[in-house]
Amino acid sequence: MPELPEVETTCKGILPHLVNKTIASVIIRQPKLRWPIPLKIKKTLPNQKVLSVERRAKYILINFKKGTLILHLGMSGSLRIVKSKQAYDKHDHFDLLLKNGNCLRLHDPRRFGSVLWTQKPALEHKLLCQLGPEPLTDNFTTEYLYTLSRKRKVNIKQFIMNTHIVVGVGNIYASEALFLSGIHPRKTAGSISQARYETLVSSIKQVLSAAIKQGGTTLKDFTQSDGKPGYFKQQLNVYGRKGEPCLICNKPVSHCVLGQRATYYCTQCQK
DNA sequence: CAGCGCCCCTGCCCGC
DNA sequence: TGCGGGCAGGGGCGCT
Repeated sequence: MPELPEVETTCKGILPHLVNKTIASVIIRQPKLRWPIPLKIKKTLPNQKVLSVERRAKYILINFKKGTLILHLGMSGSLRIVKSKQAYDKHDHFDLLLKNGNCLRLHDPRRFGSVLWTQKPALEHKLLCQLGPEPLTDNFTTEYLYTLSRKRKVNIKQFIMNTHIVVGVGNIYASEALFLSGIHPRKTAGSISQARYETLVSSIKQVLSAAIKQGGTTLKDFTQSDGKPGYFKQQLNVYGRKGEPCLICNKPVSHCVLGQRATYYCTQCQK
C-alpha cells in the first residue's frame, strides 16, 4: 500500500502520540516479517522515552537514547494508535505499548514490512546509508538526476524507482510523474536530455507533494478505529486506467510490465 | 558494478 | 458457491 505520501502521513500522524512518551512493553505476536523482529527489543525498550520520530525514504524512525526502531510498512503495512487493551486481529503483528495506555500497533497482512533495531545512528544502518536524496528536498535537482543518468541503459521508470538514485518514488507515482513529463517509461535513462529531466524532476515533486497534501486531510481520524491514514484519492491520470481514454488526448491508456511492476502510459502523450 | 529476475506473504477479484 | 490463477502500491539480494 504505502507510497511515500502515505508513509509521510503515517509518520506525522503517530508522531504526536509518541514523542516524550515512555514505553511500557513490547508485544511481538508474529516475528516473521521481511526480517525477523529482534526479540531483544522486548528487554531494551521498556522504560525508554521516545525522543523523536522521523521519516527517511519509506522508513519510519523512532529514536530513543539507546538506539532507533526502524519501521517499514512494505506493501500492506499500516500503523495505528489504539488503546493498549483494544482487541487485536489476525494481522496485528507488533505492539509498542506506552505507559499512558496507548499503543502503536503494526498491522501487515502480507508481512513485507519490517521492524528493526539499531544502536548506531540510524542513518548509518545498512538499509539507510546508501539511499539517494529525498525527492522533496533541494538535494534532488535536475543536475543531480541528469548527471547520474548518463550512460545508464536502464529504462527511465526503473531508474527513478531505484532508491539509490532517489527515494520515495513508488510504482504509482513513477507512472504518474512520467505521464506529467511526457516521457515514455521505456525510454533509456541515459538518452533523455537535461531539459526533459528538468520537467521530470518537477513532475516528481509535484505529484508527491500533491498526494501528501491530500493525505494530510485524513490525519484527524488517525486514532479512530477505522483510522487508516487513508489512501490518496488524488486523481490518477494513468495508473490503473489501462484501456480507458487518456485524459489529455483520449487515446486508450497503454499498459506493460517493467521490472515486474505494472506500468501505465499514453503512447500519444509520452515519447 | 549495472542490470535483471526472484522472492518474502496474504487477500481479493475474476473467470470458469 | 467453490476453486484456481493472476495480480497487488516494496525492495533487498544473489546471480550474470
